[in-house]
Amino acid sequence: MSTAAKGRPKSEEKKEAMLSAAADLFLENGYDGVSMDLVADRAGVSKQTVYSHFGNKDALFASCVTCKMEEYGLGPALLDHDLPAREGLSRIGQHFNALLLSPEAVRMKRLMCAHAESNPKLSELFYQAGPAMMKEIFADYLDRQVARGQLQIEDTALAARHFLYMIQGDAHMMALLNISEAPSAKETDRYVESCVELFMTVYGTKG
Amino acid sequence: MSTAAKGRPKSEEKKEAMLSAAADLFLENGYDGVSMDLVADRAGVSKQTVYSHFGNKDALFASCVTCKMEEYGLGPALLDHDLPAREGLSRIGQHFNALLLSPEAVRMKRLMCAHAESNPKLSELFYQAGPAMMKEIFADYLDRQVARGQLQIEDTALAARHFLYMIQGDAHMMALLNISEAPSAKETDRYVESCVELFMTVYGTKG
DNA sequence: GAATAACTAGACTGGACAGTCTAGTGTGAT
DNA sequence: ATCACACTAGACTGTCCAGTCTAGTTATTC
Repeated sequence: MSTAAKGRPKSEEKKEAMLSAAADLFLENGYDGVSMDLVADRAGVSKQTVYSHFGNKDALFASCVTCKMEEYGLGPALLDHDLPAREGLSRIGQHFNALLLSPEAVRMKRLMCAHAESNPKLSELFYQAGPAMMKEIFADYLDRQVARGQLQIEDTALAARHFLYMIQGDAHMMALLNISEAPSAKETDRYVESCVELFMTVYGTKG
Repeated sequence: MSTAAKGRPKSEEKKEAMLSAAADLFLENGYDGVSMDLVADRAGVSKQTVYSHFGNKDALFASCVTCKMEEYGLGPALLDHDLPAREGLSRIGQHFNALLLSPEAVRMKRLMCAHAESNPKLSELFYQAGPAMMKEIFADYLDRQVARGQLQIEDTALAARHFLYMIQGDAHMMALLNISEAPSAKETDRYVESCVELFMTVYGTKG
């Protein structure tokens, strides 16, 4: 009872081209700013093919988002658990911040916010693969640091939220809102460091 | 040399009706989800009148945003500077959080994010009247508490960012993304209190 | 009451676009 | 070789909508 498969099979290559083109376009121009003709053109494919693979525009959009979320899922835990807590936190903070400030992440969040009302399933997907995942990974990291005696934390899930949300700060807000005089990388770095210091003051083991 | 004013003057009443209808609609359905006919209908006015007052859709949208921002500007500094810092912070935190979680504020932020790319002037307006204003007001508050000896802070602008961004946390993110199982008011309150406590640990005067 | 300009109702234009249809070509499985 | 289906190119439909136009009405000023 193997899958039937008569006739010419759908081209996986074309599918990827369409997804990639559509994702780029959606991220750049928003859902309403992208026409199916444009997607077809950009992917080097006929419009009919787009419809044959995805059915309609909504489904194409959903596929793009799902696809991007799978991409994100890949590089989670490159954490160095053996560094001293202060340095480990600093690295995680800088890395996390850079991730959040990348043009693609910013555009994705804008897109998800814009359609959260009409398409809560997609924004939930985003939340789970993004913020929620990060929170979980980071809370695990804190657990280990507590076990190693580097930190002293009662509720690591809570502390994770303190750290991760504090760290976003102005830079994230301004990127999201496309404010022209965004803080420089140096300023953002300094801000992150100040958060790490604050965190260590509260949760660091004494001595 | 008084202003000329021949013929029938434009009705301020109608203008307000249009602005109010349009703002509601934009906040509910987004820019692309609102037609000029709908605005005219909802405001009980003919389409031509909308065009005569605002010129085009973009300008109407801009007027709505500007108008809302002026509304926001009104209730800034209802701060009680005389409470003990811990309690003052707690009140501000709760108040600030409630403001951010109100459906209107959430929708406004979604709208501003969605159009930050195409309309950075509006998102900047929003940033200045919203987050930047709050930051300023709160930093002033901290200055006073420092002067009163209630807190010990070197850089109050920095501490303000620590506090205000940390406090937003999950609740804000989830509201923005329209996540179904948002934390309850009680949980959010508790989170805010945990932030206050953390803040006091770092910045409170000893004894 | 005459001049002036705001306002109404609705028709209209032009363009964009989701989605369908057609007619023909390419391509892989059997 | 032939069946079945993917794919192409482009025409086509129906809808929506920003913005304009028209013709008539209403309010305000002088």
